[in-house]
Amino acid sequence: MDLMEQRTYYHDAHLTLDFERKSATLDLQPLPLTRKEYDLLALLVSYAGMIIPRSEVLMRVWGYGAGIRTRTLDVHIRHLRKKLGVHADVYIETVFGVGHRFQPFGSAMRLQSPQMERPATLAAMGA
Amino acid sequence: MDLMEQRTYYHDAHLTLDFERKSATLDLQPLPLTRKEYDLLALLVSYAGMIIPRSEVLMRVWGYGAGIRTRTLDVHIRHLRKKLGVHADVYIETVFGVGHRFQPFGSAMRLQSPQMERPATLAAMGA
DNA sequence: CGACCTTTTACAACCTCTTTACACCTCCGC
DNA sequence: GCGGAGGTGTAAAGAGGTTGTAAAAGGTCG
Repeated sequence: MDLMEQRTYYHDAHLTLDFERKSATLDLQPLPLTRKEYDLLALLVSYAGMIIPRSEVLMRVWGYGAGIRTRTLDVHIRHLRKKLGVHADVYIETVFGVGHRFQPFGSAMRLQSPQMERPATLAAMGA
Repeated sequence: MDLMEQRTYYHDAHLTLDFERKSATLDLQPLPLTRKEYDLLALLVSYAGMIIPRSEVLMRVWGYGAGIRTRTLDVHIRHLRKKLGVHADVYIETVFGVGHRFQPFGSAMRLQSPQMERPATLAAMGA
């Protein structure tokens, strides 16, 4: 990802991402992620708290332009959720017809890459 | 993604609308709204205190021109009232044969106005 | 080849929006 | 006041699209 060329990491109550090593830990245990899984999670985390449209993810992780119809994103989301275990529901939220949002667990700390804070409320979704 | 720096809100004793994020909260709790529900509520709120004709709503939320007969507006009003809970009667008023009016709860505060500009005067009632 | 990763496929489940149907209400002329 | 015409409240059903999920197919690399 172009945002994070430097030594930077994401850290919250359960999850840690090391953007330089492209590695992650969950509850202090190494979290084995494949290349695409890491890219996807890193992108979501880099937008933490914000909704990132499906098209944006397809563009930046897969290089797909508009109009491409694929389910591979959903499959990878599924795999990520599986690996995130019990916290999956907190972390990865689906916004129907829009995209996804990574929600930090508790107080998240990010080094480098400013961006926002405030947990946004859902924009267009029903319960 | 369009990253807008300044936010525009509506805020009163119970309800908050974030026009940037297209999200709402009711009594400090996130209020999940579908896209159409949000669009409808946002339009009503942007006319707060004024009666907005049915035809105006159909035009600006659904893109329907005059002469189109549909009940979907009523159904969405119903859904909004349901989600507004006990305050529904205060907030959304029906003016028979004309349209609806959003009535702020207590002292309302608006920072900036939402993207849709409203006319200075009330529109004459539609057909 | 073998193990792993990625993508597609197929179907189920779900969400949102709209229409339909009927009850009730409001207005207006008589 | 009465009664009809049309507007609104409401629940339920239908249509269409989106996402969840497992399994199969295809690809990469030792």
